[in-house]
Amino acid sequence: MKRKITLKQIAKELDVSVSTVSKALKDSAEISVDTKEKIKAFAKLYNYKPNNIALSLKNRKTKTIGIIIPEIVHHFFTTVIRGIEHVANEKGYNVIICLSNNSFDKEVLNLEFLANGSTDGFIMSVAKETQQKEDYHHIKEVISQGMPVVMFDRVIDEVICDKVVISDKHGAFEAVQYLIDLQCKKIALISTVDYVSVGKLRTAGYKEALTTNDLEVNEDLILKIEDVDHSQEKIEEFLKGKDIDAVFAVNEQFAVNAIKALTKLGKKVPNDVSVIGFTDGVVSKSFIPSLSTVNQHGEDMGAKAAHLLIERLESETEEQIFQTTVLDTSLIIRDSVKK
Amino acid sequence: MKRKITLKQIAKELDVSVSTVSKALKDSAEISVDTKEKIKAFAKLYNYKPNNIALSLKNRKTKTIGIIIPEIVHHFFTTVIRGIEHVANEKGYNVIICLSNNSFDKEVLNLEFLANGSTDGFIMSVAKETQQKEDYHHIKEVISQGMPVVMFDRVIDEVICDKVVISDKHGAFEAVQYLIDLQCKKIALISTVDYVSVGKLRTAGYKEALTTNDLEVNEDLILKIEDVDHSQEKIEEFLKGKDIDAVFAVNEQFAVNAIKALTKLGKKVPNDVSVIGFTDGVVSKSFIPSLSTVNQHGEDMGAKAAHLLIERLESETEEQIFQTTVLDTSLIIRDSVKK
DNA sequence: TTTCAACACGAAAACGTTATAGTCGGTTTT
DNA sequence: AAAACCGACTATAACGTTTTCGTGTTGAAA
Repeated sequence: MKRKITLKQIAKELDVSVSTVSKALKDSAEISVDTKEKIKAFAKLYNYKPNNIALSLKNRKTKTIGIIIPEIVHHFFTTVIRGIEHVANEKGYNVIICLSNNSFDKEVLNLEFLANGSTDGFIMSVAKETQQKEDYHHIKEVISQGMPVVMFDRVIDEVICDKVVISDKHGAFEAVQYLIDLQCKKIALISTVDYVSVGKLRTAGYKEALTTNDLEVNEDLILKIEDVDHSQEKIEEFLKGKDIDAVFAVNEQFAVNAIKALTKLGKKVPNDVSVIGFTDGVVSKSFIPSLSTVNQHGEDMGAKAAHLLIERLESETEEQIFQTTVLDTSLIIRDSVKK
Repeated sequence: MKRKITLKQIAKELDVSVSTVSKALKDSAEISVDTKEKIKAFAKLYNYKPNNIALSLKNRKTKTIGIIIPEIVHHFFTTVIRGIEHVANEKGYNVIICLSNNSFDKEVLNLEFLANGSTDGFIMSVAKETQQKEDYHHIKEVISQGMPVVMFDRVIDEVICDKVVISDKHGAFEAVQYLIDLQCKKIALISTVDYVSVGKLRTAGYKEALTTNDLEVNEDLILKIEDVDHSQEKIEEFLKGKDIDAVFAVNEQFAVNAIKALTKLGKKVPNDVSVIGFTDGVVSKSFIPSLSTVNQHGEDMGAKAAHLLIERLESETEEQIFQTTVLDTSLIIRDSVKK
């Protein structure tokens, strides 16, 4: 088995110096045409490709960007990855993905790994556990060491870096406003616990929509779910006997579960109760009735994040001004709301 | 902004040599306790962490494994990634993911990138376009250069390496057999075009189940879909007026679309027609009726692939015997088949 | 006093590149 | 014919590590 060939081996084989080979392959004018051709032919024959690691070390840049996300089996995150990947590749960057599995410790490890030379910068959405602990020293640390970081979706205010978020609050507002415009008066909210930043924001949007329309915020109509795995039962229990005409859920799963629970309780969606979810995933389209949702445009988000990061990587100046890009959501109305 | 500190800087600062610093940090017996403590304290203060790139170059191993998949916004692949990631991390490896977007050219680029020093080996599922072209020289090339490769799901017989597949044919067989046991006689198949290896295998399983039970294979009951994006219309058209009592679909999407089409055509699932899909995704569980499927155990698949790869990476001997692991599927019966 | 370990450290090579700065024989310039 | 130049190379340093092989200074044994 032939091992990957190096410049040194080519040089030895052709009895020239390493520098000559390097230059010849870069088509340098310093090398005679004859020699260049000879070297190129030989290199091609042995399928020479420069070693990335060596290049990275030499150039002190890896042309690689890291992604740290809490979970990969998750439609939204994969769309973001796709967006990142797309623009990264376009700009000649590769992508390395690390999963925190929503664990703080793993996030710290990932960060350390990515920051120790493996990448030029990274894009991350913080783990749930991290948001709960409110411990962001690891992120601040790498930033202070000069590693550019872009946060998306679950961002942290106290960490100073570029950020890309959607207008969670406004997206929720619009959804609830839509329900109100349909004459819904008793709108339930199914949200996550407050330390998840996006859950909190969406809850705020819900409340604002109500108060703006002079509707009372009734805490009895608000459910905050901690444990996603048992959401179905929680939601059933919550909806039982509630007199409502609409449900706004902060994610797709909760919305689907709500519809199932409602159906079980003998209520028809959308005739008796309208339902709007958040995040447009695969289920939303397929579900019957198809789900109305607030679309987060994950791919755009990833693309924007990648642009921000690469721009920072390639700008000469050490710009200390950071920006937070807020992307609009859009409301996709399907069959789960009455017309 | 303090840049990442290096051994050299520490050495200079403490007025010792680089070797001393290196040894001290590794707690070498060669260095006096005093010096070691001094150096360690300093290193800790400046949060010294060795540079991965330099280590990779020196050790000629990156402790990184690559993954090349056709698509990331895809439940099955993400479960595989999760499985890979899990065992990789356990064994001290990191994971770098490249997407081919089902494009041959991009797959070639990914392969080149990963093979040029960035990873110690990789795990891949080939792009649709590659299977169509039947051009596998790029994969053979890297293998011949000594890069360990493990293929999963969409594997190529003529490429010699370790492989992990599920028993596609047998999984399909079991599903169809189940339908036959329910007294279904007119079972339609919704598959992909034949060059997609798994589609072909599942089709074979379908046919075998029929013939084993002395049922005739009726090509009129078989639909092969090329363009996934317009599958809904294709399926509707196909099912229109067909006299069938069951549908077996080779993926989740097709199964869901089939149910929708059937409903549209006035047939009840599961009372009039039973439906079984392939691949247990998010939609299967949520859908109403919930979908019976052949579960592919993606996470196990990823875990197995990672084990195979790492084992090869860490074995001294250049074992030339490759293995193909066949994982069992399991049939998950939910509401889309009559009881 | 000489010899020899033991100790504590440093120098240098190596991993694979690229860029800068030589080198050397030959040709042009004046 | 000496000075300058040019073409075609080579040597070397550098990126950040680790590791092997020194090496100079002790203190003790002979």
